[in-house]
Amino acid sequence: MNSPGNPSRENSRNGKQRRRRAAAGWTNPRDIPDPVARRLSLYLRQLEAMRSEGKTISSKQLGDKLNLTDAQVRKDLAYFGQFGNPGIGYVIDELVQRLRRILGTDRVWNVLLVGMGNLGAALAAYRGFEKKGFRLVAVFDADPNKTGRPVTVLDGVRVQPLSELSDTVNRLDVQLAIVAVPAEAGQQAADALIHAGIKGLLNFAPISLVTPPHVAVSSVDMAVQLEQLSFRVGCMLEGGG
Amino acid sequence: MNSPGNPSRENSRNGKQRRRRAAAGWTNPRDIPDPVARRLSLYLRQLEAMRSEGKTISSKQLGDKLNLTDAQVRKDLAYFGQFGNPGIGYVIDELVQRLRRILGTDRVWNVLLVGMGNLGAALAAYRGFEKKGFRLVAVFDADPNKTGRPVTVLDGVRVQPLSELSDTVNRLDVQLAIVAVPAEAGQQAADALIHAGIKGLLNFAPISLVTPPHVAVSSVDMAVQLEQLSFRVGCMLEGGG
DNA sequence: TAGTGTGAATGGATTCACAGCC
DNA sequence: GGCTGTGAATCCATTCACACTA
Repeated sequence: MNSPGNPSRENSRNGKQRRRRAAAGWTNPRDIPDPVARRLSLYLRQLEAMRSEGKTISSKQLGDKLNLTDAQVRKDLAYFGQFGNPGIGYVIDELVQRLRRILGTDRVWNVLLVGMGNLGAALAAYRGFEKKGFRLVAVFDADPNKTGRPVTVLDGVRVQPLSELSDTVNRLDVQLAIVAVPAEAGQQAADALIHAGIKGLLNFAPISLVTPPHVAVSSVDMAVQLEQLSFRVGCMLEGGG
Repeated sequence: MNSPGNPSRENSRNGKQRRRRAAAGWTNPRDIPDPVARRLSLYLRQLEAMRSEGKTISSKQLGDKLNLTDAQVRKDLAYFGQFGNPGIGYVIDELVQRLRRILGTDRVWNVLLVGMGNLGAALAAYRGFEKKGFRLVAVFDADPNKTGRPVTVLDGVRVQPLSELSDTVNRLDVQLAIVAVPAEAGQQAADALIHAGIKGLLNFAPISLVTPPHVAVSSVDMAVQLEQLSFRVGCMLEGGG
């Protein structure tokens, strides 16, 4: 998140109201800082992997696993009210449930995929989404040679042409879309998706999408990720680490 | 970058020295803030896509494309000396060259891949890496059923067993590795890679890797990315945007 | 005029430190 | 003793504003 082309540029000058609302039992997640939201996902992932290892966990234990301070963990969680036990820590199962609720993975999201190339096919076959409550319900491609065929890894799903986008989004109540098309086709695909009513985009095309503020965008550019590595490794080599 | 399990935790109290060194023509990239490094990649990507559109570009023009302020763009670039022209802007070709130099993509990096499942296969077939100077030179998998076979999309590369890791890393001078194995195998794979001398890991396994400080790690968890979307979209729906 | 480079000011995020609780 | 929740303090990143330059 917080890659360019993302919407979180609303100037909310309401920091003061936050605590009051939290005390009332719920906080409007709109004013949760981005870094906090990202860490929530990491907490959840870590906790889910640790469920067998005990019933409770302290902020220190959790933080150590993720290279974060205990204070950071507590502050993050405190955005959503107080549900830790002094002297004991947090009850893992309870915390998992709460985080799911907060992050929205306590419900099922219908997701569609645009672009059935190598990456698209791999993503369609990836089972990791389902565990988190994301159900891939439709697949699209601009290439007429690819449309019509059934998607072998997905029961009852066939590759559709983009002309059927709006219809399908409405019929299946799809909220999220994965964009796995080449750079040149990325913006156009995004425009079509947004026009069809999609509320969130996971973008794998190596471009900065331009989107209206009511659409959430999260971008993954694998070449950029490798580039960041090459930068950091380069540092160490010549900086003489 | 800056996902847990990453090394940038060195407490450098040397902010003062930065400018002096920059004036001398070069800055030790070790003390470049992470957000800056990430944006450098975005600048480069944007500029490469715009080379045809003109000879120079201003910080404002570039910033607008990426939803950043002009001041931000200038500050970021100023970390590496001054190469803009007052009244004119930056010469695109020159800036591209400089950014490549800085990010380390003006040279070729040899990369290996561990895990030849769906995602691994898609990554092996992805041509986007080569353009940036990353050459996939070896592929590994723990499953004996997969080893030995040639990788069809890569000339002269066959899937090797992990026992050959160290040998290959040394022989081919590999610096970076992509980890595309299941969560359970992630840490073990990372350990083996680091032991073999790999300097940077691009991790797709949905876990937080534990790594020594001299190894750079960049993580991509697609389920987490979707989760962030579901969080942001959830906000808008119930926050009544 | 149009733009860079950069100190100073602002705004956010992280960490500290401690009161309060089990 | 161990741990949470949180104001205060610190640290870092971003933006402002302007001297300076082509």
